[in-house]
Amino acid sequence: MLDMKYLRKNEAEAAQRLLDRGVPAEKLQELLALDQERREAIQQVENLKAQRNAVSDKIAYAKRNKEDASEAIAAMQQVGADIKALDSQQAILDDKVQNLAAHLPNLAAAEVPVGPDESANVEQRVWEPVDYDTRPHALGEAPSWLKAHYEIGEALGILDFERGAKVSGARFLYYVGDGARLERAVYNFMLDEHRQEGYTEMIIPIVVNDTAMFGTGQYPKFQDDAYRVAGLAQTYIPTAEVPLTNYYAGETLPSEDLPIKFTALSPSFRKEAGAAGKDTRGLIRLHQFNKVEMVKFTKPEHSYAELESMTANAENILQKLGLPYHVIMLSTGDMGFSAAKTYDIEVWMPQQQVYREISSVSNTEDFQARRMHITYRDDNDKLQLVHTLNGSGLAVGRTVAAILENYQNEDGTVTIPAALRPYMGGQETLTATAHY
RNA sequence: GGAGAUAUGGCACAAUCUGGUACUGCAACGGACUCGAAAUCCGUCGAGCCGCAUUUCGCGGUGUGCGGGUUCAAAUCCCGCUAUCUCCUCCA
Repeated sequence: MLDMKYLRKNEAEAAQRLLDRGVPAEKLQELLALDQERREAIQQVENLKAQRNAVSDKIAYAKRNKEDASEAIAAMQQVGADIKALDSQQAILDDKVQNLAAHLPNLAAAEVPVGPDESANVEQRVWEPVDYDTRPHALGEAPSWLKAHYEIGEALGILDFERGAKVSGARFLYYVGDGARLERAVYNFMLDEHRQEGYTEMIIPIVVNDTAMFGTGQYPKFQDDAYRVAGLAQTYIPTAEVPLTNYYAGETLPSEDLPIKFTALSPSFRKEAGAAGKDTRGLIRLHQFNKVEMVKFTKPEHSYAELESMTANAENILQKLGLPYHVIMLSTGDMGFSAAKTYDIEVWMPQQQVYREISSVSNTEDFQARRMHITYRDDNDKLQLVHTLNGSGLAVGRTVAAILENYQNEDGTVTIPAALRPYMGGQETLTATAHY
Protein backbone atom coordinates (compact mmCIF):
# COMPACT_ATOMS: atom_id res chain seq x y z
CA MET A 1 0.00 0.00 0.00
CA LEU A 2 1.26 3.44 -0.90
CA ASP A 3 1.28 6.33 1.53
CA MET A 4 -1.88 8.36 0.86
CA LYS A 5 -0.30 11.50 2.31
CA TYR A 6 2.59 11.22 -0.14
CA LEU A 7 0.18 10.76 -3.05
CA ARG A 8 -1.87 13.82 -2.01
CA LYS A 9 1.11 16.10 -1.56
CA ASN A 10 3.14 14.99 -4.57
CA GLU A 11 0.54 14.20 -7.17
CA ALA A 12 2.60 15.01 -10.26
CA GLU A 13 5.66 13.09 -9.11
CA ALA A 14 3.53 10.17 -7.96
CA ALA A 15 1.71 10.08 -11.28
CA GLN A 16 5.02 9.82 -13.15
CA ARG A 17 6.36 7.11 -10.87
CA LEU A 18 3.13 5.14 -11.21
CA LEU A 19 3.31 5.56 -14.97
CA ASP A 20 6.79 3.99 -14.80
CA ARG A 21 5.10 0.99 -13.16
CA GLY A 22 2.53 0.86 -15.94
CA VAL A 23 -0.32 2.58 -14.12
CA PRO A 24 -2.15 5.20 -16.20
CA ALA A 25 -2.41 8.68 -14.68
CA GLU A 26 -6.21 8.51 -14.51
CA LYS A 27 -5.99 5.86 -11.78
CA LEU A 28 -4.27 8.27 -9.43
CA GLN A 29 -6.63 11.12 -10.33
CA GLU A 30 -9.59 8.86 -9.61
CA LEU A 31 -8.12 7.79 -6.29
CA LEU A 32 -7.33 11.31 -5.14
CA ALA A 33 -10.78 12.59 -6.14
CA LEU A 34 -12.43 9.84 -4.11
CA ASP A 35 -10.04 10.51 -1.25
CA GLN A 36 -11.06 14.16 -1.28
CA GLU A 37 -14.72 13.18 -1.27
CA ARG A 38 -14.14 10.77 1.58
CA ARG A 39 -12.41 13.36 3.75
CA GLU A 40 -15.22 15.84 3.23
CA ALA A 41 -17.76 13.18 4.21
CA ILE A 42 -15.76 12.41 7.34
CA GLN A 43 -15.79 16.02 8.44
CA GLN A 44 -19.53 16.23 7.93
CA VAL A 45 -20.37 13.12 9.93
CA GLU A 46 -17.84 13.85 12.65
CA ASN A 47 -19.45 17.19 13.34
CA LEU A 48 -22.77 15.44 13.88
CA LYS A 49 -21.13 12.83 16.10
CA ALA A 50 -19.54 15.51 18.24
CA GLN A 51 -22.98 17.10 18.61
CA ARG A 52 -24.56 13.77 19.53
CA ASN A 53 -21.88 13.05 22.11
CA ALA A 54 -22.42 16.43 23.75
CA VAL A 55 -26.19 16.07 23.89
CA SER A 56 -25.95 12.47 25.13
CA ASP A 57 -23.84 13.69 28.01
CA LYS A 58 -26.52 16.24 28.86
CA ILE A 59 -29.22 13.57 28.67
CA ALA A 60 -27.26 11.31 30.97
CA TYR A 61 -26.76 14.21 33.38
CA ALA A 62 -30.47 15.06 33.33
CA LYS A 63 -31.47 11.42 33.90
CA ARG A 64 -29.18 11.20 36.89
CA ASN A 65 -30.93 14.25 38.32
CA LYS A 66 -34.34 12.75 37.52
CA GLU A 67 -35.09 15.54 35.09
CA ASP A 68 -37.11 15.21 31.92
CA ALA A 69 -34.94 14.85 28.78
CA SER A 70 -37.57 13.79 26.28
CA GLU A 71 -37.15 16.95 24.21
CA ALA A 72 -33.43 16.40 23.72
CA ILE A 73 -33.99 12.73 23.00
CA ALA A 74 -36.58 13.55 20.36
CA ALA A 75 -34.21 16.06 18.76
CA MET A 76 -31.42 13.49 18.68
CA GLN A 77 -33.50 10.88 16.92
CA GLN A 78 -33.10 12.73 13.62
CA VAL A 79 -29.40 13.31 14.23
CA GLY A 80 -28.94 9.62 14.93
CA ALA A 81 -30.66 8.73 11.67
CA ASP A 82 -28.54 11.25 9.76
CA ILE A 83 -25.37 9.84 11.25
CA LYS A 84 -26.36 6.34 10.27
CA ALA A 85 -27.02 7.39 6.69
CA LEU A 86 -23.77 9.36 6.41
CA ASP A 87 -21.81 6.56 8.04
CA SER A 88 -22.97 4.05 5.48
CA GLN A 89 -22.20 6.48 2.64
CA GLN A 90 -18.74 6.96 4.07
CA ALA A 91 -18.20 3.23 4.42
CA ILE A 92 -18.84 2.94 0.69
CA LEU A 93 -16.29 5.68 0.00
CA ASP A 94 -13.80 3.99 2.34
CA ASP A 95 -14.19 0.75 0.41
CA LYS A 96 -13.73 2.50 -2.93
CA VAL A 97 -10.59 4.32 -1.80
CA GLN A 98 -9.22 1.18 -0.17
CA ASN A 99 -9.96 -0.90 -3.24
CA LEU A 100 -8.26 1.51 -5.63
CA ALA A 101 -5.27 1.95 -3.36
CA ALA A 102 -4.89 -1.78 -2.80
CA HIS A 103 -4.49 -2.32 -6.55
CA LEU A 104 -1.65 0.19 -6.98
CA PRO A 105 1.83 -1.37 -7.17
CA ASN A 106 4.77 -0.14 -5.17
CA LEU A 107 6.84 2.74 -6.54
CA ALA A 108 10.29 1.88 -7.84
CA ALA A 109 13.46 3.06 -6.15
CA ALA A 110 15.30 5.87 -7.96
CA GLU A 111 18.07 3.67 -9.40
CA VAL A 112 15.70 1.13 -10.94
CA PRO A 113 15.82 1.28 -14.76
CA VAL A 114 12.58 2.49 -16.29
CA GLY A 115 11.18 0.25 -18.99
CA PRO A 116 8.14 -1.66 -20.12
CA ASP A 117 9.35 -5.21 -19.51
CA GLU A 118 12.35 -7.52 -19.10
CA SER A 119 14.09 -5.92 -22.09
CA ALA A 120 15.01 -2.98 -19.82
CA ASN A 121 16.57 -5.14 -17.11
CA VAL A 122 20.23 -4.41 -16.42
CA GLU A 123 22.84 -7.07 -15.84
CA GLN A 124 24.84 -6.39 -12.68
CA ARG A 125 27.51 -9.08 -12.69
CA VAL A 126 28.35 -12.52 -14.00
CA TRP A 127 29.87 -15.34 -11.98
CA GLU A 128 31.25 -18.70 -12.97
CA PRO A 129 33.33 -21.29 -11.13
CA VAL A 130 37.06 -20.98 -11.66
CA ASP A 131 37.18 -24.52 -13.04
CA TYR A 132 34.15 -24.10 -15.25
CA ASP A 133 35.98 -24.20 -18.55
CA THR A 134 37.45 -27.56 -17.60
CA ARG A 135 33.92 -28.95 -17.74
CA PRO A 136 32.58 -29.84 -21.17
CA HIS A 137 29.75 -27.34 -21.17
CA ALA A 138 31.10 -23.88 -20.58
CA LEU A 139 29.03 -20.87 -21.52
CA GLY A 140 28.33 -20.80 -25.22
CA GLU A 141 29.81 -24.22 -25.97
CA ALA A 142 27.25 -26.98 -25.68
CA PRO A 143 28.48 -30.35 -26.97
CA SER A 144 25.90 -32.30 -28.91
CA TRP A 145 25.58 -35.04 -26.29
CA LEU A 146 24.39 -32.54 -23.67
CA LYS A 147 20.94 -33.35 -22.34
CA ALA A 148 18.20 -31.30 -20.76
CA HIS A 149 17.79 -31.84 -17.03
CA TYR A 150 14.49 -33.69 -17.45
CA GLU A 151 16.05 -36.08 -19.94
CA ILE A 152 18.82 -36.79 -17.46
CA GLY A 153 16.36 -37.19 -14.62
CA GLU A 154 14.17 -39.59 -16.52
CA ALA A 155 17.13 -41.58 -17.84
CA LEU A 156 18.50 -41.97 -14.32
CA GLY A 157 15.05 -42.85 -13.02
CA ILE A 158 15.08 -40.10 -10.43
CA LEU A 159 12.38 -37.77 -11.81
CA ASP A 160 8.97 -39.20 -12.71
CA PHE A 161 6.80 -36.66 -14.53
CA GLU A 162 4.45 -39.23 -16.07
CA ARG A 163 3.23 -40.59 -12.77
CA GLY A 164 3.03 -37.07 -11.39
CA ALA A 165 0.63 -36.23 -14.19
CA LYS A 166 -1.29 -39.46 -13.67
CA VAL A 167 -1.87 -38.91 -9.98
CA SER A 168 -2.11 -35.11 -9.79
CA GLY A 169 -2.03 -33.48 -13.20
CA ALA A 170 0.31 -31.68 -15.54
CA ARG A 171 3.17 -29.79 -13.84
CA PHE A 172 3.40 -32.18 -10.88
CA LEU A 173 6.07 -34.81 -10.42
CA TYR A 174 7.59 -37.45 -8.20
CA TYR A 175 11.25 -37.38 -7.22
CA VAL A 176 12.40 -40.97 -6.90
CA GLY A 177 15.31 -42.50 -4.98
CA ASP A 178 18.48 -40.45 -5.46
CA GLY A 179 16.37 -37.67 -6.94
CA ALA A 180 14.47 -37.26 -3.70
CA ARG A 181 17.69 -37.55 -1.79
CA LEU A 182 19.35 -34.88 -3.92
CA GLU A 183 16.43 -32.49 -3.45
CA ARG A 184 16.60 -33.06 0.30
CA ALA A 185 20.36 -32.55 0.31
CA VAL A 186 19.96 -29.27 -1.59
CA TYR A 187 17.45 -27.73 0.78
CA ASN A 188 19.20 -28.95 3.90
CA PHE A 189 22.40 -27.39 2.57
CA MET A 190 20.61 -24.11 1.87
CA LEU A 191 18.96 -23.96 5.30
CA ASP A 192 22.26 -24.68 7.03
CA GLU A 193 24.00 -21.92 5.09
CA HIS A 194 21.30 -19.38 5.94
CA ARG A 195 21.23 -20.43 9.56
CA GLN A 196 24.97 -19.70 9.74
CA GLU A 197 24.30 -16.31 8.17
CA GLY A 198 22.03 -15.43 11.08
CA TYR A 199 18.61 -16.33 9.71
CA THR A 200 16.23 -17.97 12.16
CA GLU A 201 14.93 -21.21 10.71
CA MET A 202 11.16 -21.58 10.67
CA ILE A 203 8.61 -24.24 9.81
CA ILE A 204 5.54 -22.41 8.66
CA PRO A 205 1.84 -22.92 7.94
CA ILE A 206 1.36 -23.77 4.29
CA VAL A 207 -2.25 -22.58 4.28
CA VAL A 208 -2.82 -18.90 5.09
CA ASN A 209 -5.87 -16.68 5.39
CA ASP A 210 -6.89 -13.89 3.03
CA THR A 211 -5.61 -11.21 5.37
CA ALA A 212 -2.11 -12.64 5.12
CA MET A 213 -2.32 -12.83 1.32
CA PHE A 214 -3.40 -9.20 1.29
CA GLY A 215 -0.59 -8.20 3.64
CA THR A 216 2.22 -9.31 1.34
CA GLY A 217 0.41 -8.00 -1.74
CA GLN A 218 -0.76 -11.19 -3.50
CA TYR A 219 -4.39 -10.21 -2.86
CA PRO A 220 -6.62 -8.64 -4.05
CA LYS A 221 -4.98 -8.33 -7.46
CA PHE A 222 -3.49 -11.75 -8.12
CA GLN A 223 -6.05 -14.26 -6.93
CA ASP A 224 -6.16 -16.09 -10.24
CA ASP A 225 -2.73 -17.62 -9.76
CA ALA A 226 -3.43 -18.91 -6.24
CA TYR A 227 -4.69 -22.28 -5.05
CA ARG A 228 -7.59 -21.39 -2.79
CA VAL A 229 -8.95 -23.90 -0.33
CA ALA A 230 -12.44 -24.66 -1.59
CA GLY A 231 -15.13 -23.04 0.50
CA LEU A 232 -12.72 -21.31 2.89
CA ALA A 233 -11.02 -17.91 2.97
CA GLN A 234 -7.68 -19.71 2.89
CA THR A 235 -5.00 -20.31 0.28
CA TYR A 236 -2.11 -22.72 -0.24
CA ILE A 237 0.90 -20.43 -0.15
CA PRO A 238 2.54 -19.37 -3.42
CA THR A 239 5.72 -18.63 -1.44
CA ALA A 240 6.93 -18.85 2.16
CA GLU A 241 7.26 -15.08 2.01
CA VAL A 242 3.57 -14.89 2.92
CA PRO A 243 3.61 -16.68 6.30
CA LEU A 244 7.14 -15.48 7.14
CA THR A 245 6.42 -11.79 6.57
CA ASN A 246 2.95 -11.93 8.13
CA TYR A 247 4.48 -13.50 11.24
CA TYR A 248 4.72 -10.01 12.76
CA ALA A 249 1.53 -8.56 11.23
CA GLY A 250 0.00 -5.95 13.50
CA GLU A 251 3.01 -5.92 15.82
CA THR A 252 5.49 -3.33 17.00
CA LEU A 253 9.00 -4.78 16.98
CA PRO A 254 11.65 -3.83 19.54
CA SER A 255 14.01 -1.49 17.73
CA GLU A 256 17.09 -3.23 19.14
CA ASP A 257 16.01 -6.55 17.60
CA LEU A 258 16.21 -5.21 14.04
CA PRO A 259 17.11 -6.50 11.59
CA ILE A 260 15.20 -9.75 12.09
CA LYS A 261 16.00 -12.51 9.61
CA PHE A 262 13.93 -15.63 8.91
CA THR A 263 14.43 -18.56 6.58
CA ALA A 264 12.11 -21.43 5.79
CA LEU A 265 11.73 -24.34 3.42
CA SER A 266 8.25 -24.78 2.05
CA PRO A 267 6.36 -26.06 -0.91
CA SER A 268 4.99 -23.28 -3.11
CA PHE A 269 1.75 -23.62 -5.06
CA ARG A 270 1.06 -21.70 -8.23
CA LYS A 271 -1.60 -22.16 -10.87
CA GLU A 272 0.70 -20.60 -13.49
CA ALA A 273 -2.33 -19.04 -15.10
CA GLY A 274 -1.24 -17.46 -18.36
CA ALA A 275 1.80 -19.71 -18.68
CA ALA A 276 0.03 -22.29 -20.84
CA GLY A 277 2.50 -23.95 -23.18
CA LYS A 278 5.58 -22.40 -21.51
CA ASP A 279 8.20 -24.68 -19.98
CA THR A 280 5.89 -27.65 -20.09
CA ARG A 281 8.70 -30.12 -19.47
CA GLY A 282 10.95 -30.48 -16.49
CA LEU A 283 11.41 -28.83 -13.14
CA ILE A 284 11.24 -25.23 -14.32
CA ARG A 285 7.55 -24.41 -14.06
CA LEU A 286 5.48 -26.58 -11.73
CA HIS A 287 2.27 -26.16 -9.78
CA GLN A 288 4.10 -27.31 -6.64
CA PHE A 289 7.77 -26.80 -5.94
CA ASN A 290 10.06 -26.49 -2.96
CA LYS A 291 11.71 -23.21 -2.17
CA VAL A 292 13.95 -21.97 0.62
CA GLU A 293 12.92 -18.41 1.37
CA MET A 294 14.62 -15.57 3.23
CA VAL A 295 12.75 -12.68 4.84
CA LYS A 296 14.07 -9.62 6.71
CA PHE A 297 12.51 -6.88 8.80
CA THR A 298 14.75 -3.81 8.93
CA LYS A 299 14.88 -0.14 9.79
CA PRO A 300 14.32 2.01 6.70
CA GLU A 301 17.86 3.35 6.69
CA HIS A 302 19.33 -0.15 6.47
CA SER A 303 17.02 -1.87 4.04
CA TYR A 304 19.07 -1.31 0.89
CA ALA A 305 22.25 -2.57 2.51
CA GLU A 306 20.25 -5.59 3.68
CA LEU A 307 19.01 -6.10 0.12
CA GLU A 308 22.62 -6.37 -1.05
CA SER A 309 23.53 -8.82 1.69
CA MET A 310 20.44 -10.95 1.07
CA THR A 311 21.38 -11.11 -2.60
CA ALA A 312 24.89 -12.14 -1.56
CA ASN A 313 23.35 -14.86 0.65
CA ALA A 314 21.53 -16.27 -2.37
CA GLU A 315 24.62 -16.00 -4.58
CA ASN A 316 26.66 -17.80 -1.94
CA ILE A 317 24.55 -20.93 -2.45
CA LEU A 318 25.22 -20.96 -6.18
CA GLN A 319 28.92 -20.29 -5.67
CA LYS A 320 29.29 -23.13 -3.19
CA LEU A 321 27.41 -25.40 -5.57
CA GLY A 322 29.64 -24.25 -8.44
CA LEU A 323 26.76 -23.15 -10.64
CA PRO A 324 27.35 -20.23 -13.07
CA TYR A 325 24.90 -17.37 -12.82
CA HIS A 326 24.38 -13.70 -13.40
CA VAL A 327 22.53 -11.06 -11.40
CA ILE A 328 20.17 -8.61 -13.05
CA MET A 329 18.32 -5.59 -11.73
CA LEU A 330 14.70 -5.73 -12.82
CA SER A 331 13.22 -2.75 -14.63
CA THR A 332 10.11 -0.94 -13.44
CA GLY A 333 8.05 -2.98 -15.89
CA ASP A 334 9.35 -6.39 -14.83
CA MET A 335 9.24 -6.05 -11.04
CA GLY A 336 6.64 -7.69 -8.87
CA PHE A 337 3.69 -5.80 -7.43
CA SER A 338 5.12 -5.16 -3.95
CA ALA A 339 8.75 -4.53 -4.85
CA ALA A 340 10.60 -1.20 -4.86
CA LYS A 341 13.78 -2.84 -6.15
CA THR A 342 14.47 -6.40 -7.22
CA TYR A 343 17.53 -8.41 -8.17
CA ASP A 344 16.92 -11.62 -10.03
CA ILE A 345 19.60 -14.28 -10.02
CA GLU A 346 19.58 -16.45 -13.10
CA VAL A 347 21.46 -19.74 -13.27
CA TRP A 348 23.12 -21.00 -16.44
CA MET A 349 21.31 -23.90 -18.09
CA PRO A 350 23.88 -25.25 -20.59
CA GLN A 351 21.61 -27.46 -22.65
CA GLN A 352 19.30 -24.59 -23.61
CA GLN A 353 22.18 -22.12 -23.41
CA VAL A 354 20.11 -19.67 -21.39
CA TYR A 355 20.04 -18.16 -17.94
CA ARG A 356 16.93 -19.18 -15.96
CA GLU A 357 15.60 -17.37 -12.91
CA ILE A 358 16.50 -19.24 -9.73
CA SER A 359 16.10 -16.46 -7.17
CA SER A 360 14.38 -13.12 -6.85
CA VAL A 361 15.39 -10.78 -4.05
CA SER A 362 13.32 -7.70 -3.31
CA ASN A 363 13.10 -4.74 -0.99
CA THR A 364 9.45 -3.74 -0.60
CA GLU A 365 10.38 -0.80 1.65
CA ASP A 366 7.28 -0.02 3.74
CA PHE A 367 4.77 -1.23 1.13
CA GLN A 368 3.99 -4.53 2.87
CA ALA A 369 4.54 -3.12 6.36
CA ARG A 370 1.84 -0.52 5.71
CA ARG A 371 -0.60 -3.22 4.60
CA MET A 372 0.27 -5.37 7.63
CA HIS A 373 0.95 -2.64 10.21
CA ILE A 374 4.41 -3.76 11.25
CA THR A 375 6.17 -0.98 13.12
CA TYR A 376 9.07 -0.17 15.45
CA ARG A 377 9.84 2.83 17.65
CA ASP A 378 12.57 5.11 16.34
CA ASP A 379 15.11 7.04 18.43
CA ASN A 380 12.47 9.70 19.16
CA ASP A 381 10.08 6.97 20.36
CA LYS A 382 7.87 7.58 17.34
CA LEU A 383 6.21 4.66 15.59
CA GLN A 384 7.65 4.00 12.15
CA LEU A 385 6.91 1.34 9.58
CA VAL A 386 9.65 -1.27 9.18
CA HIS A 387 10.98 -2.22 5.77
CA THR A 388 10.48 -5.81 4.65
CA LEU A 389 12.61 -7.80 2.24
CA ASN A 390 12.22 -11.23 0.76
CA GLY A 391 14.29 -13.43 -1.45
CA SER A 392 14.54 -16.99 -2.62
CA GLY A 393 17.56 -18.76 -1.35
CA LEU A 394 16.92 -20.64 -3.63
CA ALA A 395 14.22 -22.33 -5.67
CA VAL A 396 15.10 -25.94 -4.86
CA GLY A 397 13.71 -27.71 -7.94
CA ARG A 398 15.40 -25.32 -10.31
CA THR A 399 18.64 -25.80 -8.39
CA VAL A 400 18.35 -29.55 -8.88
CA ALA A 401 17.69 -28.94 -12.56
CA ALA A 402 20.80 -26.73 -12.79
CA ILE A 403 22.92 -29.33 -11.00
CA LEU A 404 21.77 -32.09 -13.33
CA GLU A 405 22.59 -30.05 -16.44
CA ASN A 406 25.81 -28.47 -15.28
CA TYR A 407 27.28 -31.58 -13.67
CA GLN A 408 26.21 -34.16 -16.23
CA ASN A 409 28.85 -36.38 -17.78
CA GLU A 410 29.05 -37.80 -21.27
CA ASP A 411 28.29 -41.30 -19.96
CA GLY A 412 24.93 -40.11 -18.60
CA THR A 413 25.97 -39.97 -14.96
CA VAL A 414 25.91 -36.80 -12.89
CA THR A 415 28.68 -35.71 -10.55
CA ILE A 416 27.33 -34.51 -7.20
CA PRO A 417 28.71 -31.07 -6.24
CA ALA A 418 31.24 -31.38 -3.43
CA ALA A 419 29.22 -29.14 -1.12
CA LEU A 420 26.30 -31.58 -1.22
CA ARG A 421 28.20 -34.82 -0.67
CA PRO A 422 28.11 -34.56 3.14
CA TYR A 423 24.34 -34.35 2.80
CA MET A 424 24.27 -37.53 0.70
CA GLY A 425 26.32 -39.83 2.82
CA GLY A 426 29.44 -39.09 0.80
CA GLN A 427 27.88 -40.16 -2.48
CA GLU A 428 29.77 -38.62 -5.42
CA THR A 429 27.81 -39.64 -8.49
CA LEU A 430 24.25 -40.19 -9.62
CA THR A 431 23.91 -43.31 -11.71
CA ALA A 432 20.90 -45.03 -13.22
CA THR A 433 18.76 -46.71 -10.62
CA ALA A 434 16.16 -49.41 -11.05
CA HIS A 435 12.75 -48.40 -12.32
CA TYR A 436 9.67 -49.76 -10.63
C1' G B 1 -16.91 -33.42 15.74
C1' G B 2 -19.99 -32.42 20.76
C1' A B 3 -20.64 -29.39 25.45
C1' G B 4 -19.36 -25.40 28.58
C1' A B 5 -16.47 -20.99 29.80
C1' U B 6 -13.61 -16.78 28.59
C1' A B 7 -11.93 -12.22 25.51
C1' U B 8 -11.63 -4.75 28.75
C1' G B 9 -4.86 -0.06 28.52
C1' G B 10 2.09 -2.59 28.49
C1' C B 11 0.45 -6.34 32.65
C1' A B 12 -3.35 -7.91 36.37
C1' C B 13 -8.30 -6.87 37.19
C1' A B 14 -13.51 -3.97 38.11
C1' A B 15 -17.89 -2.25 35.83
C1' U B 16 -21.90 -6.48 32.26
C1' C B 17 -27.38 -9.22 35.79
C1' U B 18 -30.03 -3.44 36.27
C1' G B 19 -27.41 0.63 29.18
C1' G B 20 -25.60 6.85 30.91
C1' U B 21 -17.82 10.24 31.86
C1' A B 22 -14.43 2.32 31.79
C1' C B 23 -12.61 1.37 38.60
C1' U B 24 -8.26 0.04 41.05
C1' G B 25 -3.32 -1.85 41.40
C1' C B 26 1.40 -2.71 39.00
C1' A B 27 4.48 -0.82 35.23
C1' A B 28 5.83 3.69 32.58
C1' C B 29 6.65 9.04 32.36
C1' G B 30 7.29 14.08 34.90
C1' G B 31 8.26 16.37 39.61
C1' A B 32 9.40 16.81 45.14
C1' C B 33 12.70 14.85 48.94
C1' U B 34 18.25 13.06 48.55
C1' C B 35 25.33 14.05 47.70
C1' G B 36 23.11 10.08 44.73
C1' A B 37 19.81 5.98 44.85
C1' A B 38 15.96 3.16 47.19
C1' A B 39 11.63 4.04 49.88
C1' U B 40 7.88 7.76 50.30
C1' C B 41 4.85 11.80 48.46
C1' C B 42 2.52 14.85 44.30
C1' G B 43 1.11 14.75 39.21
C1' U B 44 0.33 12.49 34.13
C1' C B 45 -1.08 8.02 31.71
C1' G B 46 -6.41 4.24 26.09
C1' A B 47 -2.18 1.91 22.46
C1' G B 48 -3.37 2.30 17.57
C1' C B 49 -6.17 4.37 13.55
C1' C B 50 -8.95 8.55 10.94
C1' G B 51 -10.00 13.85 10.05
C1' C B 52 -8.83 19.11 10.91
C1' A B 53 -5.02 22.55 12.36
C1' U B 54 0.23 23.06 12.70
C1' U B 55 6.14 27.22 14.32
C1' U B 56 4.46 25.11 19.13
C1' C B 57 0.71 23.35 22.96
C1' G B 58 -3.61 21.09 20.01
C1' C B 59 -9.16 20.07 18.62
C1' G B 60 -12.61 16.36 17.11
C1' G B 61 -13.96 11.27 15.66
C1' U B 62 -13.12 6.14 16.45
C1' G B 63 -11.52 2.66 19.80
C1' U B 64 -13.78 -2.85 25.75
C1' G B 65 -11.52 -9.86 20.40
C1' C B 66 -13.97 -9.13 15.07
C1' G B 67 -18.59 -7.88 12.15
C1' G B 68 -23.65 -6.42 12.32
C1' G B 69 -28.35 -4.87 14.99
C1' U B 70 -31.47 -2.23 18.79
C1' U B 71 -31.15 2.77 21.29
C1' C B 72 -30.87 9.77 22.15
C1' A B 73 -26.84 6.70 24.25
C1' A B 74 -23.83 -0.08 24.15
C1' A B 75 -18.08 -2.90 27.69
C1' U B 76 -23.32 -3.69 29.22
C1' C B 77 -29.06 -5.87 25.39
C1' C B 78 -29.72 -9.03 20.54
C1' C B 79 -27.56 -11.84 16.11
C1' G B 80 -23.26 -13.82 13.56
C1' C B 81 -17.96 -14.91 13.60
C1' U B 82 -12.91 -15.78 15.39
C1' A B 83 -9.37 -17.12 19.00
C1' U B 84 -8.17 -19.24 23.71
C1' C B 85 -9.19 -22.56 27.98
C1' U B 86 -11.71 -27.02 30.22
C1' C B 87 -14.30 -31.67 29.52
C1' C B 88 -15.94 -35.53 26.03
C1' U B 89 -14.83 -37.78 21.24
C1' C B 90 -11.09 -38.69 17.61
C1' C B 91 -6.09 -38.70 16.09
C1' A B 92 -0.07 -38.54 14.18
